[in-house]
Amino acid sequence: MPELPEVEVTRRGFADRLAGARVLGVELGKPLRWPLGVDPRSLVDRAVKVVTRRGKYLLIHLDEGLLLLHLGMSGSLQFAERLPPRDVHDHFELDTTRGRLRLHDPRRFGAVVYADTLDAPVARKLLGGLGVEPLEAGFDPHRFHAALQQRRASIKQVLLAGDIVVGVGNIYASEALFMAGIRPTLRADRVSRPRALRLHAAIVQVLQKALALGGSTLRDFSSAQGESGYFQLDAMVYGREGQPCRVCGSPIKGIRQGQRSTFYCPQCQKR
DNA sequence: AGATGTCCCTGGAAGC
DNA sequence: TGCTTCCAGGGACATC
Repeated sequence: MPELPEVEVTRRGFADRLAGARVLGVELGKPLRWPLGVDPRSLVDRAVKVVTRRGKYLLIHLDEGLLLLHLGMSGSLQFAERLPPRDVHDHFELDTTRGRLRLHDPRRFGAVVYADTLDAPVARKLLGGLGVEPLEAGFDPHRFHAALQQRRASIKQVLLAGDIVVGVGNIYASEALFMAGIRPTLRADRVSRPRALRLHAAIVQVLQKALALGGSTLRDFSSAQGESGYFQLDAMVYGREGQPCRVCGSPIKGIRQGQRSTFYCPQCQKR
């Protein structure tokens, strides 16, 4: 599934080539998570200025308005001068003077939404509540600790919520907590300062590593048995219930928090 | 207002 | 073998 590092790698893969293009047309497949919010014909002739990222959203800035793209959990983007005919899972296509940008998304958790500006209600709704970018200077360890102090939910769920720091998905949350030696069920406000600083470093490290390896596909673990997605090779705890901890040998535990799977080592993450 | 639960959707795996 | 059921995921939204 596309996590922050994959979204960023995706962005880098087409941003420079798309910038400066002029829209020739828009093609829609089945409905995605939300409607586009504009008559697609009205986008014709607009120019693409730049493609940026905020959390897991890609922002295609036009000379007038912008498109917000989210890949959901099964979405991927292709950009090329020419593409094969659209299949049943290709639900959005932006035809431009520089090539075609196509969203392929079998599960349709993804979205393409138009907003007039970043201040438009729909943009504020989608982006307004997002926390800081973990790989930018604004992710300050002491402010991170202070923010955790305000929350009584479990540290895992607070990370996942994305309103303190974005980009820590279900896999990275378990991995970062393992690296920091923190039990996922611990209340966020009970994470001590030194341990919060360790968690901050772990988040940066796990995301940077994934970004560096981002050319490879991060696969859905349950469908990736036997496949060579890098995370299957590198996961310390995620998806390893019952298997020995790579550090201490204790069996990894699998639990559910807020309808989501969590993995941890009961020995290495005592509290 | 913060925390928790629900739902969206499909394909693959597991269970019968 | 073929059917049904379950599960994965992000995040907006409803509810407590």
